[in-house]
Amino acid sequence: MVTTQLKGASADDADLRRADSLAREIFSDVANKWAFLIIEMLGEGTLRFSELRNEVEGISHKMLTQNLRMLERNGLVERTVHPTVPPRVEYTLTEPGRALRATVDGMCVWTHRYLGHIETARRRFDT
Amino acid sequence: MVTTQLKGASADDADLRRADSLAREIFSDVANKWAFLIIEMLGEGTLRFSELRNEVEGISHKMLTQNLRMLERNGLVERTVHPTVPPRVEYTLTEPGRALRATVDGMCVWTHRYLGHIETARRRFDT
DNA sequence: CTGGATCCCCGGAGATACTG
DNA sequence: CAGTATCTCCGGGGATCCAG
Repeated sequence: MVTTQLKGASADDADLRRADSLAREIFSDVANKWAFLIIEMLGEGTLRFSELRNEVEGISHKMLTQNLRMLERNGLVERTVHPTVPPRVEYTLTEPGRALRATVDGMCVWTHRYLGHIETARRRFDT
Repeated sequence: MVTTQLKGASADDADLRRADSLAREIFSDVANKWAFLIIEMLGEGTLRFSELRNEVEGISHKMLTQNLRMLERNGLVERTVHPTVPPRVEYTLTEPGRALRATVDGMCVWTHRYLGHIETARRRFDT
């Protein structure tokens, strides 16, 4: 990632570049509002697709599946299918997912803390 | 925001809904990869437009100005213009901005910590 | 150097319909 | 219910040019 400056040890800096680009890729995937909201909603629990659809305000069917796939692919959520009929699919955060949730929580707290600041900053700016 | 459930005290829940929608709006603005990268690069210091352009790998002229405006509007960065010629414009994080940087940092740490997990998760998924 | 404005195009994202 | 596929459309975002 951006903070990977290790000039001296050029053991194999092709590897470093690879890790860097992978990191940026992950960043692009995950630093997105829907992913954050999904992670936040999942929290410690387990939710079904339709529950997520309801809880994550304003997300479309497509965006939800898309982001869930992405999160699953990156190993942040686990998807368990109950072979019943009608099917029941549940999503849970994995350990990496829960770890990330800590920082997402941080952002939620931050948002609430600075709502006022931001609102006034906006008013000042919009003139 | 999503976590604002205060059922009992309905002093004025129109206000609550307003705060909620504002929070979601802020979330949509800020939870975006470019904003995060800019905040990360600014860190404790001060950077000029062109420096940011170089440091934030792959960002276009347009995206940079756009995000800087957005961050300025929300009061996360301060923009100081030195009336020299050629002009010199510097960007710094405000206090809210620095506060948010903590969580962005958290995400960077997280990324490095789980690079391995994620890489293997991807390989398993892509089959 | 900073940053608006304009043009243009590709792909993100919604709506709909269909399978298991 | 969960998920994929197809079509469509609008706007995000790049490239370029101009101004202060």
